[in-house]
Amino acid sequence: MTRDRPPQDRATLPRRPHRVTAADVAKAAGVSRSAVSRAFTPGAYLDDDKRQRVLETAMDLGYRPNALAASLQGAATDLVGVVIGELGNPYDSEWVAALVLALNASGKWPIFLGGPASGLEASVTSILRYPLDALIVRGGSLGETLIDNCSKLNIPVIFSGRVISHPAIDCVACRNQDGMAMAVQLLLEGGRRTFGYIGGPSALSSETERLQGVQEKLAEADLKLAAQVTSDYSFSGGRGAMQQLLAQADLDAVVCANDAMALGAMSFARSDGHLSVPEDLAVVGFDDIAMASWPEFGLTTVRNPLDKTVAEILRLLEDRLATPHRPGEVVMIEPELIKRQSH
Amino acid sequence: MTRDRPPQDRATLPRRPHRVTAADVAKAAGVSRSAVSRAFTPGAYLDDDKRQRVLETAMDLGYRPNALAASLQGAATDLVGVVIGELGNPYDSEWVAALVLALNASGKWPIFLGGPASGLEASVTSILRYPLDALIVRGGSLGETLIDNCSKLNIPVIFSGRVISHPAIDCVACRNQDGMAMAVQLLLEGGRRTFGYIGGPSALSSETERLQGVQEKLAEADLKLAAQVTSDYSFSGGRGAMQQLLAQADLDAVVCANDAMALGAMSFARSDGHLSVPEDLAVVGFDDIAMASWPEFGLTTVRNPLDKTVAEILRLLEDRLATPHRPGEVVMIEPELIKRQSH
DNA sequence: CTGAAAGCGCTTACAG
DNA sequence: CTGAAAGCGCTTACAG
Repeated sequence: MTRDRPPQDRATLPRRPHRVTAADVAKAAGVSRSAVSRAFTPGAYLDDDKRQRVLETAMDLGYRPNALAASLQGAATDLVGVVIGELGNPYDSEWVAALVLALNASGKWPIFLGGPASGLEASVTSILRYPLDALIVRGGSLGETLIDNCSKLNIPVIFSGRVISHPAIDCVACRNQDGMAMAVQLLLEGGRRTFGYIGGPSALSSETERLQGVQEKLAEADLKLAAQVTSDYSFSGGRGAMQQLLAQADLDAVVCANDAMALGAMSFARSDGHLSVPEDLAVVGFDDIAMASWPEFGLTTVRNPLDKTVAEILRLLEDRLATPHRPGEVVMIEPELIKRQSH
Repeated sequence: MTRDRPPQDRATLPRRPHRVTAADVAKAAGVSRSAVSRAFTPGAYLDDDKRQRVLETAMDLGYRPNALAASLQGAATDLVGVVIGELGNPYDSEWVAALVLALNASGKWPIFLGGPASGLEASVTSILRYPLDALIVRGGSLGETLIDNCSKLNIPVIFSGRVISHPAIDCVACRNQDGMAMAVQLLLEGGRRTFGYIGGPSALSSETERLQGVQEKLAEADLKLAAQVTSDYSFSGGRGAMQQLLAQADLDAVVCANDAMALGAMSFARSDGHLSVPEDLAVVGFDDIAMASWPEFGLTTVRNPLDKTVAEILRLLEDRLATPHRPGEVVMIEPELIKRQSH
């Protein structure tokens, strides 16, 4: 058994270096190519001794079946595209970490696409050259075109964080409006009356829903927002937004569309605004990221349950793969009020 | 031009739904398969009108060349495996976000593998069935076996955060020891004399180097660590570690192996330990994550430059792909002392 | 400029 | 149980 083959020294180097092939193993083990293939196919008929021999030779040579060649035969690729946005805030990162783990655990290999919407469009176009088992899309603004392209290629799409009204698309999203209603309710019960709001990019449906949740709950109490600012879901964005808010009105509560901005808002209110939270000002967020529970902040917030979301994404994926033509399913995740010290 | 083909209603459903193929386009456009292929190959000879016609038909049908089939011809797959660890701390997340963007920007598609070392081993085995252009490995404990497997498959490996002494492996890592020396120097200049240390998992080479940097610099001043605790690189781990440290000695400085633990340590020292930072106790970290600069913390730390690291990973990747047989390159990144308020 | 044919690495009926 | 052959979707010499 020769481990080292002579280096390929043709005039033109091959574009990709040679990879050990079933034929190589067959020759080395003195069997047919078919036998090699069967050795790696669990149910296949093959003499036990022969299988052993093939497997050992393969091990020596470092051979493993080329998954891409195999997929040409019709097997699933186990490749799943995952479109994330800019990854600008901690909740995004937590989502990514949880999803990678869950996907890996069920033998799926996620290909990540990130960046601002402009570049994403091009990235998605490129990635669709691969026969993906599915495409998972996180929130964001990618829409119609993507669905259209994927349906032509028979690549199922699963949306997370956004409800799509399409008969054949699966999605999972948080009941944003209910979540915000709970938060505002808590503040009202605490006697707060003058509300400010820090929102995220207004193009996002989650933003629209969260704002609406706030406004409707306030309307029930015959109140409306005393001041309102749009920001970018980041900590520093939250700080800047709070500065603007404080210049506009004398508030006793600020509701933020996510935790990162809420932390920034709280930070600015305390350090630059010389306000104490919650005595002078209540601050609440949305998501329940790890930092919300840090003692420095003790942020009261609305949990956007990550584990449930990821678990549902995986269930939808498996169901979709098992039954490609099933109707699209919409899964709504129930948010949960987390009371800490900031309200 | 017929857009809708009759649904495939065989008794047995195909394992993967049909994907539009070059042959489909050829038939619809009335040209040969070769012509379709050429239409998508930039330099290829093809009548302009014909190319137009093919491209339009392809657009209508939603066709794009199957990248996997193409790769059988020897083209690069543009698929890059990325082995991350547990993604437990913010620096990991920042690294992932930056790498995704950089890779996407240069037309590479990262497949992420995460989780604890045990599961990772199996994941890597699976992912090697794909003809990856390269494998990028973040820190961690995956070692010899991986390098061996990859070299047999001719898949180049690039390590980040760890120096590998192997003639054909590229790696990029921070000068951890120098970084820690700078931090300790600063504390010594500030008059600190009684040092505690909070380390990460001791199996990691970066941990060994950072600890050594601290010890050697202290030795230069005829000092040694008054107390030392090992933790897990997390915020809560840092809190717990600080609790232990305070029980062991009366410190005036705590050096932490990363920022997340430093923030936790600072948090515990202030809230539970009733110490003020930096008056009673100096705290420094390593990495310079986003939260280190938040006003609540103002953490003095050693920047582990992310942009440079990622840029070097990409350069190494491109050089390796262009010159597969070049000798392995080791790139050392210079850390940078970031002075804030905690020292 | 163009089509028919070979071949990439694999799996899977097919015929022993 | 097993090997030779066909075929997955593509690209690229080859021969017009």
